[in-house]
Parts: sequence; structure tokens; C-alpha cells
Amino acid sequence: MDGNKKQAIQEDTAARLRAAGLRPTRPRVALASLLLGRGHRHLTAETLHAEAAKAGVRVSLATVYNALHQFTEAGLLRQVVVDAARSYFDTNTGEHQHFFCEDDGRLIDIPGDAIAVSHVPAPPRGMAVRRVDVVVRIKRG
Amino acid sequence: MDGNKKQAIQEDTAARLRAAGLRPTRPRVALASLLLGRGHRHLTAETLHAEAAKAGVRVSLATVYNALHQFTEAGLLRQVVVDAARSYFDTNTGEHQHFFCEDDGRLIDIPGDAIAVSHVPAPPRGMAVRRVDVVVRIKRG
DNA sequence: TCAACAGTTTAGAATTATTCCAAAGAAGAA
DNA sequence: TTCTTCTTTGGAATAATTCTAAACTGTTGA
Ligand SMILES: [Mn+2]
Ligand SMILES: [Mn+2]
Ligand SMILES: [Zn+2]
Ligand SMILES: [Zn+2]
Repeated sequence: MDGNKKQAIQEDTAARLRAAGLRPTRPRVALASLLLGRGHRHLTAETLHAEAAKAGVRVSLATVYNALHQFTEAGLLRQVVVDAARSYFDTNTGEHQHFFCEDDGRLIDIPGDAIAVSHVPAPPRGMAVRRVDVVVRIKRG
Repeated sequence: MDGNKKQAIQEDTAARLRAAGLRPTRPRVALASLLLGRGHRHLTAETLHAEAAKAGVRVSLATVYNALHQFTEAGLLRQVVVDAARSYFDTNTGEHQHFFCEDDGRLIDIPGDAIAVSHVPAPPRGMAVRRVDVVVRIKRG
């Protein structure tokens, strides 16, 4: 990727962060560029940290965790809970669901209009539905 | 609960464990009796450990974890993943789904015949669907 | 009845993911 | 610039869970 394009992406990213009420600091711009640059992805804090390192961005793991949570709060990411051991973050914030491969821990998107959940009962009085998550657990065989 | 009834429950439990290929040891019988005695419940290792202690059963936390996993493997329990922080176990192994209250971490059953997931796409070639989990996340307000 | 083996329990250490902390650094406003 | 407010960060702290190796117990078959 040439320098001009990279800079353009970063300015775009900075604008998104500012719009979300987050200071476009060097670490945040770098992480957000990595995250939001290349289509939809599912990744963990460790994954992102490693990817940043490979891209020559030196950020602490604490900063990666901070950024992931702040981005999620800001609606730039969505957190996916499928495995008790680790937390996944999803750059696809649109309505969709997931296959979760129990063999290798991989997540695969299921378009939101492909799947339908019907007859969800009303929640207990005083409670509001925040989201309906569907996880289709799959395995080899 | 009188002694006779308690003993009857324990003999019943021992039989279930034996049928599942698990030696009916004192800790396992005690835990299984607590778990399978009183209707459907959702609980964590800590919860069960505390409950055992209150019932006068001294078992280590390691044993609680072992038992929960073995019981799950044997089909006496089902594990529910809704919160990245802790693992829930469900004494209801029938087909059903859950409300998850994000305020207090409580799980509420949704009968399996009340909810329906349709148009689940076929999994990738060579993969089989193990289960479809639906979590309706709710909160106050 | 009981030895002997295999499976089980357990205390405590280890592991792992994640969060916390307090000091040093960087961004925005003036 | 200068000042103020966020941010970042290395390292310590947490918390859930797993591991380990030694002690213990259920089962079996002499
Ligand atoms: Mn996608
Ligand atoms: Mn954890
Ligand atoms: Zn996704
Ligand atoms: Zn349930």
C-alpha cells in the first residue's frame, strides 16, 4: 500500500473517531485503520495486537483492549460471545448472525436477512430486548 | 428434608451416574443430587460450590469443575455461553433457549417450542450443525 | 474379605484472559 | 506556548479455570 493511500485512510479514520467522540490519537488511528480497512472481520485482542505488531505499530495490549471497548461503545465494532475462553470483536456492525466452528474457533457471518428468529416471547415486565443473538455451532463431520 | 428421602434421591442419583459411566463417588453424588434435585436451574461453578458448602458438603472447587464438565459430557447438563466472564451450566438439557439479563447476569428459559429459527443456511462443506443457540439479551428500561 | 488397580479428589501452584494503576506522554483549547 | 484533559503503557493485580502430583476411594476378582 503506498503512502498516499495509507494517509488518506488514516485521515478518514481520524474523522470517524472524532465523530465518535474519540481523540484520533496515533494508536487509535492505527488500530482503527487496521480494523476498518479490510472488509468484515472477527478478531480477538491478541489477534489485533499481533497484527498491529506485524504492521509495525507498537501499541501495548492494554491499549488494544481499551480501543476495542471504546470502539464497541462507539458502535464501530460489535462484541460476539461464543466461547467462554476469549472475546471476539466483529467489524461487521450490521444485523447478522454467526456460525461458530468449535474445532478451530473461527466465526463465519450469516447475513441478517438469511436467518429469522420468530416468536420471541416478550421479556419480563420492565425489561427491553437489546439484541437477539443466534450462534450456529458447527464441527467437522 | 428427612434422611430417608435424601437417601432415596442419592440412590437414584448414583444409578444415573453409573448409567452415565461415572463412578458414584461421594462428591459426585452430592453435587448431582443438588443439581438434579430441584427443577431447572442455571448456575456457575462458584454458585454450585457455595451451595454445596451451605448443604454441608465439603468439595474442592477443582472437583466442582471436574463434575460440571463430566456431567455435561454425559448429557446431564448443558453449558451455556452468554457472558465472556463466566460459564453457566444448565440443568435443563431439553431443547430451549434463553433470555440473558445483562444487568444481573440472570438466565431465563425460553421453551423450545415457543421460539423458532428459520432459514439457517447450510454449514460449510464437511461441517455439521451441533446446535443452534439463541440468546435474547435484555436489560432494564 | 481384602488386596490391588484404576479412577477420583484435592490443595495449591500455574495459566490465561483481562483489568487496574500510577506515572509519563500527547492532543486540543486558549 | 502553556495549561488542562485525555491517553498510553509497563507491570502488577484479578479472576476464572486448569493443572499437578500425591493421597484416597470404589470396584473387582482372588
Ligand atoms: Mn461479513
Ligand atoms: Mn478469564
Ligand atoms: Zn460477524
Ligand atoms: Zn436453560
